[in-house]
Amino acid sequence: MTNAHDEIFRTLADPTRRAIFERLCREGEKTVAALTAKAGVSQPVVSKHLAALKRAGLVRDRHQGRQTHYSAEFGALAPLVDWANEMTSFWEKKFDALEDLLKRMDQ
Amino acid sequence: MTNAHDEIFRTLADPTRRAIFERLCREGEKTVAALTAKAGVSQPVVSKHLAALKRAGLVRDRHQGRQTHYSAEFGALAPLVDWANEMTSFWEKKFDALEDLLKRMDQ
DNA sequence: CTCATTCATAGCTCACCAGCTATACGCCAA
DNA sequence: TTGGCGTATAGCTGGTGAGCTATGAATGAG
Repeated sequence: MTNAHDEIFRTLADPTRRAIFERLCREGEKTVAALTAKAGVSQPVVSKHLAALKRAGLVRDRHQGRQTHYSAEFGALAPLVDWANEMTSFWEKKFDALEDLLKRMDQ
Repeated sequence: MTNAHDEIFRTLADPTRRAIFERLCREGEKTVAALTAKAGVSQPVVSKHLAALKRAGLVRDRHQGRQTHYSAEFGALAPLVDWANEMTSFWEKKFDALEDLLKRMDQ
């Protein structure tokens, strides 16, 4: 398999989309109109980005009358953090191995 | 400004490129030829991806004779982790606020 | 019912980029 | 120097996707 992280990375790679996600994280639930007001792009584009974020599991939507409220999905970034920590841990293991080697050379 | 995270996200969004970075993290320093052998794409493509990773500060290169050795750059993922933790912290603050609200309602 | 409002979808265009092949560049060996 | 090897660059092509406008669908107001 290509990693499950694939969709998360690809979804967050677009600046406009990531900015929308950031706003939802910082300011909580927002309607499409509210997001569009400061997104710098047209409403259909915002809707498209929100659909992409939803597909990636990064946001959830709640319908109320004519409006759709979007909010950030808690824990959605966990896989990303886990992956980054895993990558970093490999470096640390290498440094540990180097340390061991140096210790053995000291003896 | 568009965030500094922009280049990191964009660079890691491509599966082939991210796979190359992962290998460098897991297995340490590798030559272009060694990376190409298992990358599933041609050597020029691998070189191009490595150049992109270098531009993003994710890898470093070391020239030795005809070969170029690439390795993952320690700490390169820190901004990404910081960003994710920041986003997550907003959720937690909201939960704290909700807790406070519920406490006040109890009184 | 009729109209306005809010959002989603359709359909298009344009720019970007991942992939390729061909080739240039740099370095070692003979 | 000549040739072969490892890597980088040039130049092209196809596919993907972000943006737009126009329009459809659903709901609330009057």
